[in-house]
Amino acid sequence: MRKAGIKKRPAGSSGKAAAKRSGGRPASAPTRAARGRPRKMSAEARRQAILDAALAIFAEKGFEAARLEDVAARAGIAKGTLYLYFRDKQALFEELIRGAVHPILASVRRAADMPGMSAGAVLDAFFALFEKEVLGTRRKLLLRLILAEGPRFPAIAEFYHREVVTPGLALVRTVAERAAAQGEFKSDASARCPQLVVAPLILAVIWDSLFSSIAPLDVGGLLRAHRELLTGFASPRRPSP
Amino acid sequence: MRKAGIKKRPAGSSGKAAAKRSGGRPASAPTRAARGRPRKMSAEARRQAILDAALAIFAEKGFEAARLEDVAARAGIAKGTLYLYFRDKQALFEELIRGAVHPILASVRRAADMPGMSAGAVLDAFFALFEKEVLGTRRKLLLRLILAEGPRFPAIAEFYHREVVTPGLALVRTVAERAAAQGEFKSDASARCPQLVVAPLILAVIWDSLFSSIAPLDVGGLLRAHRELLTGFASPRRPSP
Amino acid sequence: MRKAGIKKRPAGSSGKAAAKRSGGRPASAPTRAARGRPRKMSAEARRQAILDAALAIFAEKGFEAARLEDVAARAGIAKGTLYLYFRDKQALFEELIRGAVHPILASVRRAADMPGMSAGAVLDAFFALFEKEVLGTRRKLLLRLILAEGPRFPAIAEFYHREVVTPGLALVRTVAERAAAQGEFKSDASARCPQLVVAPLILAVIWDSLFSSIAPLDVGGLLRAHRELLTGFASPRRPSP
Amino acid sequence: MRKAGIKKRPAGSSGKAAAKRSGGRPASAPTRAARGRPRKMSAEARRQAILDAALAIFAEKGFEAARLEDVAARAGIAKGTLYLYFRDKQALFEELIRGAVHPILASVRRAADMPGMSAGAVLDAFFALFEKEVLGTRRKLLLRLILAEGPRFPAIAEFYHREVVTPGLALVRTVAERAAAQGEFKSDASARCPQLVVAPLILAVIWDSLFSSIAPLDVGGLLRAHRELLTGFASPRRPSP
DNA sequence: GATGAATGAGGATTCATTCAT
DNA sequence: AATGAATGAATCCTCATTCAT
Repeated sequence: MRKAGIKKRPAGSSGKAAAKRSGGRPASAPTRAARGRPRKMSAEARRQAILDAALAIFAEKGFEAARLEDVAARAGIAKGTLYLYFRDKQALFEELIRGAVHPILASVRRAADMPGMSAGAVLDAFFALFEKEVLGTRRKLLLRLILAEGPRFPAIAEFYHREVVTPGLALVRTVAERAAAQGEFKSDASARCPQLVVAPLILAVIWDSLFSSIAPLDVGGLLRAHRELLTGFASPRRPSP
Repeated sequence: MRKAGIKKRPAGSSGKAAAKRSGGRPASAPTRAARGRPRKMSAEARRQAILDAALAIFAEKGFEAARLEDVAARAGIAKGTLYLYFRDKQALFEELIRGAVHPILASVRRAADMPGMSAGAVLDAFFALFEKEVLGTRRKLLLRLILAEGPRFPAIAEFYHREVVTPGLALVRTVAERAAAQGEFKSDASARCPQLVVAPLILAVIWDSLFSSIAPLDVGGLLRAHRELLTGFASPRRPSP
Repeated sequence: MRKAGIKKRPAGSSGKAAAKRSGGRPASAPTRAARGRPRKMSAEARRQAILDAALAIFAEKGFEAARLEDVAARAGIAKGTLYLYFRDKQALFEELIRGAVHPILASVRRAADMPGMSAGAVLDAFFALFEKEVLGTRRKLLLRLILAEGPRFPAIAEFYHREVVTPGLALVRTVAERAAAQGEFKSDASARCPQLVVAPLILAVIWDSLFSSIAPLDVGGLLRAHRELLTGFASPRRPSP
Repeated sequence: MRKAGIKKRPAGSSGKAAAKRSGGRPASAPTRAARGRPRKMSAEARRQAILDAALAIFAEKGFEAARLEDVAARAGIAKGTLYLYFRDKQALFEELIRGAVHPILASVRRAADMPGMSAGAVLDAFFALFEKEVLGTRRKLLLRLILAEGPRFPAIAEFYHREVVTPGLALVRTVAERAAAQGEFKSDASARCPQLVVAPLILAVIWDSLFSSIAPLDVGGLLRAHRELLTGFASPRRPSP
């Protein structure tokens, strides 16, 4: 709406305080994660607080719609302070992604080091890790952010491909090739196309972001069934917890 | 010129007679608007031109960053004309999605009507359709848009779930159940989790949007391998074209 | 509001028809005064229909906020047709005022011709006329429009002053002077300041426009009391009708 | 510059360190905003400067035609700064009215406290106050604004009626009743209709706004004559200054 | 004459970014 | 270092006006 017209206003409003933002404050409200702390905080801790807040806001709104004021409010700092830590909005976004990718990367590398495990055991570990450390945490938001905003951030996409996708798929391929060679996997399909191994994981993240409130996904069932297809055998039922 | 403002008028003026003389304007002011109606085009065609342009712009920029002026320019119309066809940016976006979903839906329904086909043949047809009609066209942009913007458009997500996801998965499940019962599929995993069948398709769309310029995906190989996992048998090699 | 954001929308909306204007249509709805007429209408009648519609819309919204589309809709014609009758918005407004002033002017002149009446009788006639022909009709809207928009239309103000105010006050002064000279009015105050005679009429119009829904004004009582002050005697109670 | 967009960045960047180098920008882009904070001014003073500017612009153009950019320019601030003090155009307008009404209200109340004065003296004081404090200042613009825009701001009209009109008329009535009872006023007309007492004041404001450049009103003479009618006696001539 | 789709200047509002304190 | 008031470019949307039919 442009023309201010003569819109009805709920009630008492205006005044400098009230003028700030009334209907809005969609995400900025002092939901701050950091407060109560008398005031001090190491630069590194503050930087992390900003990144935490940024993840929440960017994930909720997307890059464009995210307001740095909301990020600052959520991080418990002033708007200007953001610029002491990040050059601008884009830098904040990119560092958010880059920084958060390292743990994922570490997981991938860690998985690569499990030597004597059977491929099935690796799959189990991998899926469990993903379920617990990605789907079960805010990291799934990060993944979603990459999927959603990546196309407009070629640098991010390139980085993610190089740092996560390529080594991750290589690792999967190694495991799958060995399993196929040893007959543990009936087919070498997943060795030829390691993307197949992760596709349901991606789907789970997307489903969660789109439909979780409409029809939650049974991730456990999904991954169990997926494992079954990958190996070509029915997977042993896990004892229900 | 919009605002009539309170422009000074030379002198006695107005009245039907006065309305005629249009030479009265100083000829210098860039007052006139609306030059020649451009090329002829039915309202429906124009509407479609707008939707086409909107798909391109929204897909490239995302909802927030898309500028309606760009959409208008790409559609070859003036900014204001957009508003003769769509109430506002959000309506344009939602209709873009809704409208584009119908053909997809029709495809799904058509697939459901193939009666005596084996499950493998249905898979082949389905994958081929997806590869040709989605990945091979701008429709993949649509799908990406839904994945990327859906979380901030609950109505869109709900609509898509109801109109596409639910019936689509039901259809897949029906086929997979029959195939599993008849032994055509070794496992009933895909009957239990029909999402597994489509997960690689989703992945293909995402890969395309993120990494196509870095490392194009061999979609044919992916789907062939996927088919192999789903059935539990190696798929017959298609003669390489 | 600028950013289209992701505002909630009441419900089913969009589509070309719906796109037209939803929340709005404040005054444009086919409330048309003129319709059903098979189609034909003399140019003069059509011109008058436009002026009637314009009065309603301008009075309701003021000059700036009035939309010519609403005027056209109310007059039962197309937007472009307006421009066959009036050069532009301002011309329509000015002619509306000018045209509507003539009847008032005629009333004033007619009043001036009542020769042998006592001043009190002239007052009675004048007030009754004002109550019936101005306050009781849409003409009060016109007067309000002049009061409200006049400052930004010097030509209108000048015209109104010259055509209505000056002769009207001169007439009042003539009557008041005679009445004062003959002792019918105790004071010559109203002869010295004929504005005093009309002030309550103006107030009545303003009160009506501002407070009619909060606290309606007893115009009859007001004018009776006013007459009393002007003459210096209690006015005879009119038999209540 | 607002929209962070997806600007290309030279190369590896971001990080606290990177945030420092501000020379990185091509120096050509007119990117920087916010030059020197202009002259110092307390928030309250600035708020008042905005209100002052708003009064001038709104009074000159009316609500709709007033451009906030003009208000900002006149207040010596940037467009966006307005929104730090007032939620939107309507809020600015309403606060302008509300805020300005308080002094008027105070005047009314002060007048109510003059105890032993004769009604005539109260009238004199009231009229003098009005002439000096309303007609002689920008407050007359305020009053005009209420008269002109009130109909489209029911909340304003209601507020004004409740806060000013009702108590003001009650006060006038009290004085008039006492004066009528004690024979100081010949008639109780003004006690019955206290609006009569203020009608010429309203007229004076309107006359000023419409005709002041054509035919200035002799307000002193008007009020003297008005006083004469109200009391029923000739008022003593003030020594002409 | 009448129409109404199309136009595009105009203005309210937002928010990334700066900088005096 | 931290702050947050101030800035103004950017973009949505409106509507007076035109003109091909």
